[in-house]
Amino acid sequence: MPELPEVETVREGLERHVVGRTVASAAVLNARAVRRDLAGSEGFAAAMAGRTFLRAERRGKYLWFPLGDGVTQPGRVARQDGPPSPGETPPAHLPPGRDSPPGRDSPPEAPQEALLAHLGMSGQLLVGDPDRPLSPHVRARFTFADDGPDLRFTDQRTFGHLMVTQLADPDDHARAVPAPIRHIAPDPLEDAFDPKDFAARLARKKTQVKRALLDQSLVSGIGNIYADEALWRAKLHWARPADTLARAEVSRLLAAVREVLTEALKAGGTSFDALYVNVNGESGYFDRSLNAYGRAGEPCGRCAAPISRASFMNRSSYFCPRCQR
DNA sequence: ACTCCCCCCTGTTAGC
DNA sequence: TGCTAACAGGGGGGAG
Repeated sequence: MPELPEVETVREGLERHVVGRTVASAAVLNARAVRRDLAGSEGFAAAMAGRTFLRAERRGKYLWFPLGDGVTQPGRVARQDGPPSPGETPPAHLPPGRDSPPGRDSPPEAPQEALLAHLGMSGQLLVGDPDRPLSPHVRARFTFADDGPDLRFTDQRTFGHLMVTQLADPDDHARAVPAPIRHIAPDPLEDAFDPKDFAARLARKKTQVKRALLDQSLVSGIGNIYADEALWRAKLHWARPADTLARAEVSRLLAAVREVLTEALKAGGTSFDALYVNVNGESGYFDRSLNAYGRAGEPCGRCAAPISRASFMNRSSYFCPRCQR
């Protein structure tokens, strides 16, 4: 997991607590955390030192942070220190540079490099007092030039990773994404998501509908929990061949996906334990709203039939055997 | 070109 | 009580 709502919760936290700040030093405590960075631990740490986090972006379950060099230029990407003066409207958290300033002659200082992060199954990006004790699962640590809170990449199972990478040149109208994730499709909550394209590609899939939902190159951000929840809402069986779905069923499914992701995001994500937390270490509470996932044997909220659990890709699928034929 | 499966890890829990 | 096996929210890479 963390799936889209949890990752977005983390992104928002980092936008508030890290964007605009300049890294003093980076340390890799476990080389596996940067295994996909060809520069290795030392190269990664060197590439991060002195860089400024310019923005916090996300696609699906991936996060990235375009990097600037050195000290933030005055007037650009101004860090919002201190409380806003009374009566002043706090500036909206629009990513600088996206729709400001208009025109195509914007200064050629568009960031080319970014820190790319994936949380895997158990990754966390935690911001806190730099003097707090170092937990055994901290894989990388960043301190900042302002001596404020530090940033720690914590990951029990080490399926997550960090890397410094180039931002790929955007095609026309596309936004720049890191080169290693060009194969990741837009997620259902971003502007670039095209419902018609999704429907067309889904209809061509020679596989079960749940496998298709989990295919990050078809649609990103959905994992095992929200796939089951969306299928339950859409009253579709997880093993249904994707290419047999009627148009109306595809529409229902997409609407269900969007609903469940949006509602979970509002609740701060799903967590059953301390493994899934926001940047301050707090848990979301969407688990109270789950209708299918993890509820084997409990009554379906619609028809009261007991929820079933089936083995699926070395994991589990939870579904209502009566509502989801 | 597509689909599927294994595997990378550590920790917790269910079952014997 | 203690051991073992199953399972956990993901996805890259290679086999077929």
